[in-house]
Amino acid sequence: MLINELSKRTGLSIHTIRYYENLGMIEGLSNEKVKSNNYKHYDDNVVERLEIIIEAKEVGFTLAEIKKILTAWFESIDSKPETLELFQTKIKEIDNKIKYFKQTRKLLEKVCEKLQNDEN
Amino acid sequence: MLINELSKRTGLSIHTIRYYENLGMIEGLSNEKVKSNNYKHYDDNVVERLEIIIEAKEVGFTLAEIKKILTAWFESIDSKPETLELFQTKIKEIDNKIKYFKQTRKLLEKVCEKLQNDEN
DNA sequence: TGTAAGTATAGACTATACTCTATACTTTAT
DNA sequence: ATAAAGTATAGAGTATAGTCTATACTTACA
Repeated sequence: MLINELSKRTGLSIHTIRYYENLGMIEGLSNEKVKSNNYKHYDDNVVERLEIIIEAKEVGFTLAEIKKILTAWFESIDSKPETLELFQTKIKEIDNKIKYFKQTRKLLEKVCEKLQNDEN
Repeated sequence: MLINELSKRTGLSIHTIRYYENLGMIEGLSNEKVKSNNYKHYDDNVVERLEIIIEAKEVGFTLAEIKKILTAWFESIDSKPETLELFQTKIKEIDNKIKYFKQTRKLLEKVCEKLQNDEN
């Protein structure tokens, strides 16, 4: 698929996709046989990678961190112990964040209750 | 307390605290009786506000959103229905995020397993 | 066949959230 | 009394993550 379809499939703008491609997080390939243009083709793997990017961003990972996740997951080249440690640290961070989330959720609920009482 | 102690109590840099103060998220008061300086004094309420800021930032709220939370919580002036709706939406967002977190946690665990297997 | 839509590349611009620097004044410790 | 440390203010600079614009070329369709 070309970038337009990829954009529609993922919900990301064409600009954002190209931004990620420039960062080396995904890669499209131009058809070697077609010499008249340089249009890049993206396969389902790229869709999968973009979905992981979206999900991991949601959780607060930086693009640099997500790039490492993708490399470890798809390329498996980067099997250095540091990378493993990074991810183990990140898992702990996620557990911590969930705690924060629950605390903040409670705070927000209290705020809502307060607002509703003040209304009356 | 002065800004230095506030910084130590919260772990935030003096610069960051002033940045938040400029945004109107916290407020220090200069002692009216002392005319020789303009040093601002911060009370425990400011510590509490900063702790809420830290917690809410962790959860991905923007400073603009956090400012609204603080206003609703401490000043209760902003009891417009829009604000209530905003927070109710945010609670749903938090629930959604927790789902994402759990998914990403699973992905990371799989990545870690993969890395550990590749090592052998 | 021409014109609208799609694609590629580079670079400028924006928003958010800091972070640092410069300047000037005040307080504290020796 | 003076040097070091603390404080205030304004404004410049940085990092991250886009977002937009300009230019140029290609393709698709009426």
